[in-house]
Amino acid sequence: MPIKSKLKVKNVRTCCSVHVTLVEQEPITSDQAAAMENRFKILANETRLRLLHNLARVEEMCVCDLAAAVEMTPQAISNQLQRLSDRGIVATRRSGNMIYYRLVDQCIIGLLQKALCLLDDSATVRKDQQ
Amino acid sequence: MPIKSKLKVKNVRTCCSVHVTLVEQEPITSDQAAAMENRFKILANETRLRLLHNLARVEEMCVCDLAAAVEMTPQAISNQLQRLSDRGIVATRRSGNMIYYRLVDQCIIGLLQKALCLLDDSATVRKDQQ
DNA sequence: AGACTATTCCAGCAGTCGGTGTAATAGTGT
DNA sequence: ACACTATTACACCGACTGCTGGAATAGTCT
Repeated sequence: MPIKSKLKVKNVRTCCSVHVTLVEQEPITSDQAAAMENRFKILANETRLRLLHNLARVEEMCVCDLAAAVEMTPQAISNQLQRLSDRGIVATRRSGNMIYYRLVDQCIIGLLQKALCLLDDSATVRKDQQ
Repeated sequence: MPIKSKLKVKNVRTCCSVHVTLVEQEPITSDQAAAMENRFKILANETRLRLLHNLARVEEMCVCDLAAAVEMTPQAISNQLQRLSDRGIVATRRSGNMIYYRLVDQCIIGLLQKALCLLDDSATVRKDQQ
């Protein structure tokens, strides 16, 4: 049985002005938690977030342009892109001796988008609470 | 040509029945990225995810019950709860010599919820792409 | 007060992360 | 072949993470 059916979400107003009510029957399993940890871990890095955000704005970018965009060395960028590639979040295309990266996992962007929204009005939300 | 026209509207396939539309004008700033990193970092841990998920299901739980729920030592759990508390994600209430934790940051749960959904149908989503 | 319980504090430590610098690889152009 | 560019692989290392075990703290009960 898919997880989705176990969950009931009441009142998801928008991404940002959040009033999420979670009604869950069973605690998350250790395996599920580990899978989520991996998902969040890949997003828990400033450099990778900036790379992903850059890639979300255009079709594709080569390593050197990405490196320039975030003002870091190509080695560091390549390293991070490699990890994103390993998890199937980005894909590559070679043209000459440049390698272009593009985003292929839109769900990750969904999470990123959501986090950005939450970031924006986290202050007001926090104020509303209790 | 403004970048905006390149991104247009990317309609991400409904994950968790939430339409995410990404229309961003500028690359994320370093500060924004760092703030998001912090947000994701706190979720990038199996133990914390399980604690949060447990707390999402009930009003409140004491440390020892949480420890029992995830089958770990009270010290380890207390340690993680402390971090969640430091970031205002959970709050405490003392009753006798037990301390009850409760969830106060619903935004975090929104993210958790979304990640759980994505986890569920990540296979199908990946298949659709590209 | 003394024994007991629940929780937290703290030092220690193995494991991981994320960068640097150097070298290797792959492609281009003369 | 040679020089050159873009990217990657690798060793290194400083910082952080997350657990453990022992001790300290705070409350209960007799």
